[in-house]
This record gives sequence, C-alpha cells and structure tokens, in this order.
Amino acid sequence: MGEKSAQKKKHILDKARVVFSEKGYKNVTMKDIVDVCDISRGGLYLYFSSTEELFLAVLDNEFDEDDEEAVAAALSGEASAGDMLALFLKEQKKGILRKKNNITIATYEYFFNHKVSSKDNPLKKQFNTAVTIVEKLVENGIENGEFYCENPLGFARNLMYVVEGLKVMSKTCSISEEAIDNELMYILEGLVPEE
Amino acid sequence: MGEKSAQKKKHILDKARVVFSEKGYKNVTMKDIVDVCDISRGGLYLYFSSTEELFLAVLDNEFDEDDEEAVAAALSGEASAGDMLALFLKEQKKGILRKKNNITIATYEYFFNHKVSSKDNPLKKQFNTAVTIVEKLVENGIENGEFYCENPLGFARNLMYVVEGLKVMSKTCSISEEAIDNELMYILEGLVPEE
Amino acid sequence: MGEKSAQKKKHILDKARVVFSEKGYKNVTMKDIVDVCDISRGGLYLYFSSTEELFLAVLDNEFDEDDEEAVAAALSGEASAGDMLALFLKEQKKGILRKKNNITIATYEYFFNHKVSSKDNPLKKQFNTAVTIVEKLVENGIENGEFYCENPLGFARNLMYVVEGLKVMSKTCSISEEAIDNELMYILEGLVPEE
Amino acid sequence: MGEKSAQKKKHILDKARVVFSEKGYKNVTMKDIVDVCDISRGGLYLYFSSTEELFLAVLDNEFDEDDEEAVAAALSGEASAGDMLALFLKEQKKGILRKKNNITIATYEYFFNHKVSSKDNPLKKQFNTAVTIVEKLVENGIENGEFYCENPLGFARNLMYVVEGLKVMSKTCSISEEAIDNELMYILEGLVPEE
DNA sequence: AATGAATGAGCCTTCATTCAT
DNA sequence: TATGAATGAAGGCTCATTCAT
Repeated sequence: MGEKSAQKKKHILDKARVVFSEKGYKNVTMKDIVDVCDISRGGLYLYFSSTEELFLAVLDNEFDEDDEEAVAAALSGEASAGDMLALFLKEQKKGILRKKNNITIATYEYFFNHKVSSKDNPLKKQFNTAVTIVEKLVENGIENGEFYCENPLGFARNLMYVVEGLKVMSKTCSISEEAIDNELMYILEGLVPEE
Repeated sequence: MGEKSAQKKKHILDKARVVFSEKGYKNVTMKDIVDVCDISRGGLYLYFSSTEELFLAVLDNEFDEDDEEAVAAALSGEASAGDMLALFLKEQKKGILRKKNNITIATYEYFFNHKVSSKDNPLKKQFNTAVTIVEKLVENGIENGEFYCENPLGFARNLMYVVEGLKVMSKTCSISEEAIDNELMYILEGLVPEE
Repeated sequence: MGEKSAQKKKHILDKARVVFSEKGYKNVTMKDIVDVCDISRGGLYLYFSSTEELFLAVLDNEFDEDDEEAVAAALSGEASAGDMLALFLKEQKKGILRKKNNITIATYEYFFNHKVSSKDNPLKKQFNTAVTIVEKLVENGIENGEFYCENPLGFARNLMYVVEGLKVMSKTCSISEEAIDNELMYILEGLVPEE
Repeated sequence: MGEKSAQKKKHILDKARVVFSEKGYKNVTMKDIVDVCDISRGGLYLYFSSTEELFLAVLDNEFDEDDEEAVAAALSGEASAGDMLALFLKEQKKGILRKKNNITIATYEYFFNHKVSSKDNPLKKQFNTAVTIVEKLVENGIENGEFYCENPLGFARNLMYVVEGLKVMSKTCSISEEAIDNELMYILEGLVPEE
C-alpha cells in the first residue's frame, strides 16, 4: 500500500499547508492538523511525528513547485528578455501579495529559530536560484540590446533583496500593491538603455 | 518608592530584552523572564502581566533609543553627505549583524501575528524615518555635488528595502559581512556622479 | 466506544457528587475531582472542562432521579392520601437529614452566585413540583374525608417553605431529627378534621 | 490609641460588610477588602488576619444590631400584639428583600462549611430569639383576645421556618414581594379567632 | 494501519501571607 | 502602626506523545 500511503501523506501535507499559512509555524499544534485532515491523532503520528517534520515536508513540496515554475519560465526562450523579466516580477509580486495558502510567515518563523547550513537552507537556495535567473535574463537582455546594465549579478542581487524586503514588510506592516509596483519599477528603470 | 519601582522595571526590561533576543517572541514564557530576573513568579506580575506587555515595553525603549541616534546623526550637519551616509550605513550594518541583544527576530515574529495600524507600527515608523533621513542626505549630497541622483526618494526606498531584505536574510540564512558590504556598495555606486 | 465513554462520564459524575457533597461548590477544584477519579488532569478535561460544567451535570442527574421518584409516588393512587403524604414527608425528611452524597449545600452555594431564569432553575422547579404534589394529595384527602383544609395550595406552600427552612437550618445549624418531626407534625395537625 | 484603633477597626468592618454583601463569603479576598478600605495590605493584617476573622467580626456586629432592634421591638409594650406582630413581619420581609448591605448569602456560605456548636451559632441564636419573640407576642395576643392559637410555640416555629425558607428561596430563585406577602398572610390567618 | 482515550509535563495566573522599611 | 513589594503555593488549562484496542 505504498501508493495509498503516499496519497494520504500528500493529503495531509495539502491540508497542513493551509494551516501553516493561516497560523504561522509556532502557533500550529498537532491538534490543528488533525482537525483539518480526516485522520486521528495516532494516525497522524504514523506519517509525521512533529509539527517540525510536517512543516519541513510542506516546505519541500513548496519549493519543488516553485522551482519547477521558475525553471520552466527561465528555460522557455520563446519570449523576449523584457517580457520574461516582467513575468518573473509578476510572479514575485503575486507571491508577496498572496493571502491564501502562503507559508511565508511560517517559513520565516521557522528559520528564525532553526539555523541550518546554507546548503540545506531552502530560503537561501530559493534566493540564489532567483538571483541566477534574473542574472541570466538580464544578460540575455543586454545581448538583445533590450537592457543596459554594467553589473547583471549586482542588479539581480539588488532586485532580490528588495523583493525580500517587500516580502517581510508586507507581512509585518501593510504594504499597498502600488508600493510594490513603484519599488519594482524603480529597479527596472535602471535597466533601460539611455539614449 | 516610585523611584525604586521604576529601577526594578528597568532591570526587568533589560533582562527581558536579552531573553527576547535569544529566543524570539513566541518561545518566551513568563518563567523564562522570572529565571533571569532574580524575581518570583508573582513578583514579575506586579510589573508586567504578560509576555506581550513585556515585549511591547522592550520595543518602546528600543525604538526610542534608535530614533534618538538616528535623529542625532541626521541633524549634525558638520560632516559631508557622503560621510554621513557612510555612517548611516555602518549603523544599519551593525544592526543587521549584531548578535547580542538584538530583538529583530522577536519583533518580526510579533508583528507577523499582531496586525496594527500603520500609525502604531514601529517597524513602519522606523522604516519611514530611515527613508526620510536617506532622502535628505542624498539631496544634500546632490546640492554639494557629491552625489548624482534623479530620484532621491526612490533611491532611499530602494536602499531601505535592501536593508530590510538583508536584515531578514541574515536572520534566516547566514549572510557574511562581506555580502552585506557588497550589497550596500552596489547601491552607493549608483550615486557616484558619472564623469 | 461511546458506550465506554458514557460509562466513564457516569463514573466521574458519581465520584464528583461525593466531592460536592463533602466540600460544597466553591471549594471544589478540578484537582479534587482528579484525585478521587483514577484519572489524569488532562483526562478529566476530556469530559468536563470546569467544575461548573461538572456540577451542572451532577445536578441534572440529581433532579432527574428525584423527579422520577416524586412523580412515581404522586401517580400511584393505591394508597390513601394520608399514607401518601406521610410517605412524601418521610422522603423530604430523609433528604434533609442525609449526610452522604447530599449536594444540597453545593446547590445552594451555586445558585447564590449564579442567577438563572425561573424556568431553568432546578431549585424552583423542584419546589413547584413538590407544592403541586402536596396540593393534589391534600385535595384527594379532602374528598376522602381524611383531611380538612380550606386552602390546599396555601397549605402546600407553607409545608414546602418549612421544608426549605428545615433544609437550610439543618445545613447551617444542627437540627435534630426530633425537631424535624415536630415541625412536620405541627403542620399535619392542621389537616386533621375537627370534630 | 486604643480609641483610634477601634475606630479604624469599625471602619474596616463597615466597608467589609459591603464587600461580603456583594460577593458572598468564599469569593472575597483580602485584596477586595484592601481595595475598599483606605488601608494597605499589611495594615489590614494588623487588625484582621484572614477573611474568616473579618467575616466573623462583621457577623458579630450584625447580630448585635439585629438583636437590639428585635429586643427593643419586643419590649415596647405600647402597641397591640397584632400591630407588633405585623411590625415584626415587616422587618423580616425587609430583611428577606434587602439588596444592599445584606450578608445573608455570605452567612449561609460560611456556616455551610464551618460547623459550630449550637451555643456559638449566631444563626441558631437569632432563630431562637425570633421564635421566642413571636411566641411571646402570640401569647399576649391570646390574652388580649386578639389571637386564637392552641400552640403558640409551634406557631412561632412554623412562622420562622417559613421565613427561613423564604429567605433562602429569595437568594437562590427569584421570589416576588407578593409571594412573600401571601406566605406570611397564610400563616397570620391561622391566628384569627373563628367566630 | 488506524483510532482516540489517556497521560503528565509545563505554562499561566491569583492570592494569602510575610517582611524590610 | 503602616506600607506595599515580594514570595511561593495552588489551581487552571493545554498539548505533545503514547498505547491498548
């Protein structure tokens, strides 16, 4: 029944992600999870033996998906660099603003209190991946003449730190969609070739 | 005995800040505070009746001090804009890297779960204050001919979002001092007048 | 396992009634219940989440039983009115004197501090039921020629207020069985037809 | 300063009585008393070292006063027996209905849980005193031809048990003034000489 | 595999009582 | 006498975790 077991595990993770998105990390109890899955207390423990284990599993799925999307976006060379960068930023913006099923807060909470090596830190990996994507896009754009930029890696890092800053500010203060647009626009303007 | 009482309150807050800096917000219990304060359980309740009340008091002190420093730095018009911006960034960097007595994580944790109006949100206030300071410095620098910048406010916001991004990344991933330097350098380079 | 759970609940209530009968209402803690129930603190909370909830459950059982007895006694028309009234008073007397498993004090304590509407007040319901029973018995007795009484309802009320007075006095002062007998006799003598 | 001390003690008792009348016995804490007297925690302990001691002192005053009134009423032979009995019942009714400064509930609560010998039990003493007064009044009334009664002591006891029943019912259920009047009237009618 | 009752550690909170001043 | 800060025991409640079925 490895098949069935895997399905059940997936089901638990889907439900658990919702809980983590609503309550953060520390506030979630095993009971919270049990309540939303159709499963017993003991049953849950057969699959996951702590909220930490559960959360890390949710996180794994999370970044798998994100990576897939991101990679897919990056590889598809059909669109222009400008379009692709716009698409990428649109995704980032969506990620910042999404209310439902967003485990950003839980993730921050978790890594604030659990130090892991850079290699194993999904936040860092995700950050680095995004930087690389942006860097490549910008380089492509430069080749095309779409963009002007002397330091694509620096640009990419700057962009992603701003995204990170927007993300955390949007979760602690309220930030308007407009403010995010402004911020991203400011950065993009730096890419426009001067005439 | 209002004097003595105030001293004790201060003493508790000092100890509590250390606890919050070590354990974040949600992980801190009244017992944790009691254990470091040379005080009894009941005694602590004479001064603060919850970890929230305690934390908010710590926070108040925190930002009072920060503001004073910041304002002092901004007002002293003796140094050049470049020197002052460098000083400002050095302070930010110190804030990002400081290990001891740093309640950044606790603050994030708290505001992740306690939404307050923008007016009352110290994170937002602190952010806006910093933006204004940077904006002013840049404008001064432009007048002096030290800097070149078409959009000082945009620049200031970009800088502070990056600082925010660095702050949160430094607490979730490990970030080297060098990485911070690089990031801030990248931004500063945008200010250098082109020849 | 609803069966087993119900049994356990019943077991807790039985033990709890003993505690309430020994300590009244306000003096009883969840720990007191735990101590007599072969159950853990957490376990008790699975069934009842406060002493109030526990007490009200005990009370429910209590009055269910009492009502059944009372109604049974009232309906059985086999005996003479005099015999039945004697039986009724014997029950009242037993209720007043019973030492073990008597939650009268706890009940008074509870309703001293928890005002409820007349409809929901078991003390009032019990009182009214008893009055009605006595009234009916007296009316029957009058028809039979056993009793003489111009105002059966007034008589019934007088009787039950005396019973109430005896009840409370027996719990605050000590009252001898003889004193109770005397008191009830005095009232019954008022029913004897004058020749 | 025995004088001053006695005054202060009196002041505390007056304030404490109000508290006991509002919160019963068990619910009252030393802090409650401190809060309404102008005194410190430690200061209160100089006069009374527990709520029990305080309550018993309040109780002493209480019954002193009541007794005085009662005795005064009983001794004044100016009025007719009927008038005096009416006055007595009016006082009883007032005692039953009084909302402010009424420590009946606290008294019941206390004696439910503190058994004292009949000699020392103020409730019993008060009850017996009242019975004697009523008995005397009825005997006087019989001599005057105002009343008819074969068993004045039985009558007096019956009356006082009803009063006790009314008292406790009024504190646990709600009882209308009318219901009290009816009850007392019913008893008084038993005294009217038949023509 | 699955259930859910049961456990007990641990945190929160209140309050009678003490004691240095 | 008088103060009120301080103590610590006691009770309330929750939750991760186990275990018999």
